[in-house]
Amino acid sequence: MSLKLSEQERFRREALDELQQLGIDPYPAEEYSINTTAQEILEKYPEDEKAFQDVQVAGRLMGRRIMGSASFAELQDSSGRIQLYFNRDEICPGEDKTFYNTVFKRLLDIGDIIGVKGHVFVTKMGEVTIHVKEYKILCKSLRPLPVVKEKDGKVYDAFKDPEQRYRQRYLDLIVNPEIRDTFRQRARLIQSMRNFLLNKEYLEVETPVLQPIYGGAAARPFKTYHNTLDTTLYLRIANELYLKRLIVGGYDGVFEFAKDFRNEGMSRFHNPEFTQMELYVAWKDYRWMMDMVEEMVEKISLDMHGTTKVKVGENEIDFKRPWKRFTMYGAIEHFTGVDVSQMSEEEMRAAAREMGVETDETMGRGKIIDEIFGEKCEGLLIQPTFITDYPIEMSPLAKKHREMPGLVERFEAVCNGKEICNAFSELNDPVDQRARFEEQIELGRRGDPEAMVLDEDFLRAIEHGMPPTAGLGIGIDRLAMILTNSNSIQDVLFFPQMRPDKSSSAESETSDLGDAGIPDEWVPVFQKAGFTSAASLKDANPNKVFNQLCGLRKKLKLDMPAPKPEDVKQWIENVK
RNA sequence: GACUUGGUAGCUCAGCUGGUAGAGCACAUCCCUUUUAAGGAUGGGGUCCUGGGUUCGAGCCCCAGCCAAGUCACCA
Repeated sequence: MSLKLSEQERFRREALDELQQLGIDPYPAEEYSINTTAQEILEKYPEDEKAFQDVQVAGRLMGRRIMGSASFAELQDSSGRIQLYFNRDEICPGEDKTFYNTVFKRLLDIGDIIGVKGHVFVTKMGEVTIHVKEYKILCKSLRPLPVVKEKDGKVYDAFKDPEQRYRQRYLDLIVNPEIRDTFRQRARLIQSMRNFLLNKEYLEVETPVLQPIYGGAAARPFKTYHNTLDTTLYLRIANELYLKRLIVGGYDGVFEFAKDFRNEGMSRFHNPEFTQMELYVAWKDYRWMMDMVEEMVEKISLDMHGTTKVKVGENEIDFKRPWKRFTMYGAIEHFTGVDVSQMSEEEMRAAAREMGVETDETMGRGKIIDEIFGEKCEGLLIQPTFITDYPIEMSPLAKKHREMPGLVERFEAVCNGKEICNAFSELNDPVDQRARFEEQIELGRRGDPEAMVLDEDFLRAIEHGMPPTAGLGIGIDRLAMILTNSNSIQDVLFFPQMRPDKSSSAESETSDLGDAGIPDEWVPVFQKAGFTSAASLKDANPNKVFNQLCGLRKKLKLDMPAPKPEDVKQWIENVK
């Protein structure tokens, strides 16, 4: 038994041993069939008191109130919590009361998983409760759970430290039921979107995550290596170029829910891996795509909430069509009162300075526009809004605007002050596409780490001809944040990326104490005493160490003979 | 990457001007044979994030580091 265990963990392991000595398997192999859930009982029982007279449910024990021969407990299953009533003489009809007195009262703990059989009734306090006739241990838990209590909506001792919640999401899910709900909603979002797209008969596809050339977005990639091919591969930053190859191949509509990876900063809006749904539809343009996005997101909101109105922080966002539309120039004029559409680069730089937007020499006209928009407009757009017609410099994969030179046919939807999607009329002119890639290469040469790389095979594909196509990328995590009223992307990802936790990995490190001749069973005692390595023992006083070891042996009730003083002296000599 | 705040028992948190490490829940033992966060009594439980420094003495002050959260920068 490891000495690193806390007292409560030791008690639980002792209980586990005792259960086994009583002939009870704490981890039975056979299935435990249930015929209802906590939620179903709580919803339906009051109407139909004759129902639920023979229920079987299973879940985790979340609280107990023991009073002698009768006890109440709380069982939590995937649907919710329900109270259990245990009565000694019903659990143990015969003379032997062990299964109640010892097993239930002493050997079970909060966090254990049990199955119960019985009938439903209402207590005199008015709570729907399962009167337990039989119970079975399905899994003994060896670690204490954070105990969260609640009354009248007020939560006591809430488990809310974000670091622990994210690192040990399972605990978060156990004790904070609303978290389980958030992820159900996220699943509903994805399901709704998928159904919407499948109904339109688009093909759901899968394309490579490992790519020899990364492309389709301006971002820095993760780099990896394939042994057999002896080649560098990148984790995709987007799947755009692959999906367009499929449009070249003749499909009318393809989409993918894609995990993408970007080797960039992290924040409450950015995780290194995130999910994006990309969709490409042949014969369409960006105007058509705007209508489609509105329709789709409105539908998702209705499917999730039954309404187009969603509360997000302080705001109520309404996804009802039609959404507001601004050109990028129009948005800047609307929010700043300055019409920049006809300005030269120099005039625009001056205008930016006047608005308090910082620019530097490397920024071209397009970049300055983007900067002004980002600083002065984006954050103010709370209701879903389309921003259209972007400067060409920022969009090497979008088609030139049909009317306005210098712009491309691109839109983003902004909602709650953040971009949620990005779309364009896809560039299918291979000569123009090659020229745009070459501009990117030039940017790369000048040191832009996010400049795109030229993908010769992609160019070859569109040289064969790609139909006019509208393309869309929509950030699933961002959308999930809005639709679940979550303040951080980490709240809509089960396992957000965290820096590895050093303290936990150090625990399993092996020690070189054994090399000094210290028997295996004493190594952990040395560690407990603060001697984690042979070197740390070098200057120790043998008498003091001996006393420490004996003290720990007594304190921890170790079942092994005390070491002899000369042994301890010898071990320390060995180290020197 | 920068700045701010934080890290103390299984969980939530106190901890004064630097002077023997505290509470509630949880846990154990006993009493009570009883329900609604919490019946009573008693008790056990600590690498005060890590490493240095100042000091007679550091959870507290100083320096360095680790981890997180928030804000900013970059980005979706």
